[in-house]
Formats: sequence, C-alpha cells, structure tokens
Amino acid sequence: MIIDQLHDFNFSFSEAIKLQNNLASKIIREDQPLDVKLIAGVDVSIGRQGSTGRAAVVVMHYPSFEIAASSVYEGEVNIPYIPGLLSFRELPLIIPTIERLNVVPDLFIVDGQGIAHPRRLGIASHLGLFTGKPTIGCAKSRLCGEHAEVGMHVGDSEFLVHGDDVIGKVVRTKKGCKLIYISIGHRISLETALNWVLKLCKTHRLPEPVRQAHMAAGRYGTQ
DNA sequence: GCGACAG
DNA sequence: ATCTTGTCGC
Repeated sequence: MIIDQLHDFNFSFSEAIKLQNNLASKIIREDQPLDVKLIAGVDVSIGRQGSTGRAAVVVMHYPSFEIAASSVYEGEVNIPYIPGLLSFRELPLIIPTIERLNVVPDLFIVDGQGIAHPRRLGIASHLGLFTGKPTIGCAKSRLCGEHAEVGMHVGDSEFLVHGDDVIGKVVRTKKGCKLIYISIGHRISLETALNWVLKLCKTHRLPEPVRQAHMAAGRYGTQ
C-alpha cells in the first residue's frame, strides 16, 4: 500500500518525485457522490529543534459547526522541509491522527496545497489517496503557478495557472487580508472546493475546521 | 547558472 | 513551520 511506501521510504529525491508523478495520475478532479455532514480540518506544528511535531485534526458538524471530534498525535519528524515534498514530512504524523478519530469525516480540508503543486500532488492530494475521501487543499501562500491580481473585496478570486493547467483558485476570504490558495485535493471539483471554503470562512480568513486544527496543534515544543 | 520555494 | 512586542486597522 501507499502507506508502506511512505513509512519505509528511504529518502531519495528522485524516488520521491517518481512516486509523486505516479500517485498524481490517480487523483480524481471531479465531484463524487457526497453528502457532507462531518468536515475535518488538518494541520501540523513542528518543534523548535525541528525533530518532533504534533498533528491535529478537528472534525465539525455541518452546518451547525459544532465540534464532533478531534485528535492530536505527536511523533518524530524525520524528513526536512523541502518545497514540493511536504507530504513526506507531515503525513506520517497526520495519518495516525486520523486513525485515532472516533468518527469518519466526509470531507478533509488540509493546510497546504492539493494539485497546486509542481507535480500535482500536494499534501492534500496525497492525503486524499490515503483516506479515499474528498480532500481540499487550502494554503496560506503560493507554491507554484501564477494569477491575476485579486480584488480587495471578500469573495474576489482569480484562477491559479501553471503551464497550461488551471491548478487552483486564489481567493480573498477576509477584507484586507492575505489571499488563500484553494485547490482540488482529491475526489472533488475546483468549483465545489471553493464553495465549501467560502461557506466555512464566515468569520475568519481560514476555513473554521482548519483554524480549529491549527489552534489544537498549537506551538509544539514551546510549552 | 540563478531565483523561487506549501509548511 | 519557528523566532517574537507592540501596534494599527476592521
């Protein structure tokens, strides 16, 4: 399985890229039959020394926004941060966190890119292949791609384009705040992904489940 | 060769 | 991501 490839991964730059290209071809970019009642936000914090980390997943009921479940998991981080290879660093912490939840989320929103990635396999997409569930990539900054200037009003957005591909949407979810980068993770369309994010960003810049997960992950190693 | 570069 | 205080604006 994919999880073995990841766990026993003898870190090699070229092998990692081959694996990503392989997995990227399995990503489904269209909507799947989907009845969303439980939405999960996923985030990871890294310790000062950079050798340990804490993953957090917070699951909320929709549309009540009540917290249905949450889970945190701490462990060693063996791979350094390398732009484009984030999933190899964080998924080993995220997977166990999700396995410890007492509910099964219908939709995952991950703090990072989906297909808005050089090889179309950001961490949200990679996670989608693990869970088999619909996932959305919601990043706070750009990894690749270009876009027109985005208006200053809430809801204003522009397509994120890389080469000949539309890889995501850049959107202003809060007045005068930085943009966020939305992309397909897996088993969902870009339009649907953006709609969900907008519905979950009523009060803050980031989708509520992701914001909650970010707070739950806290600042690891600082306490 | 040089710059860019999720978290 | 993390290191860090106060401060300006919605």
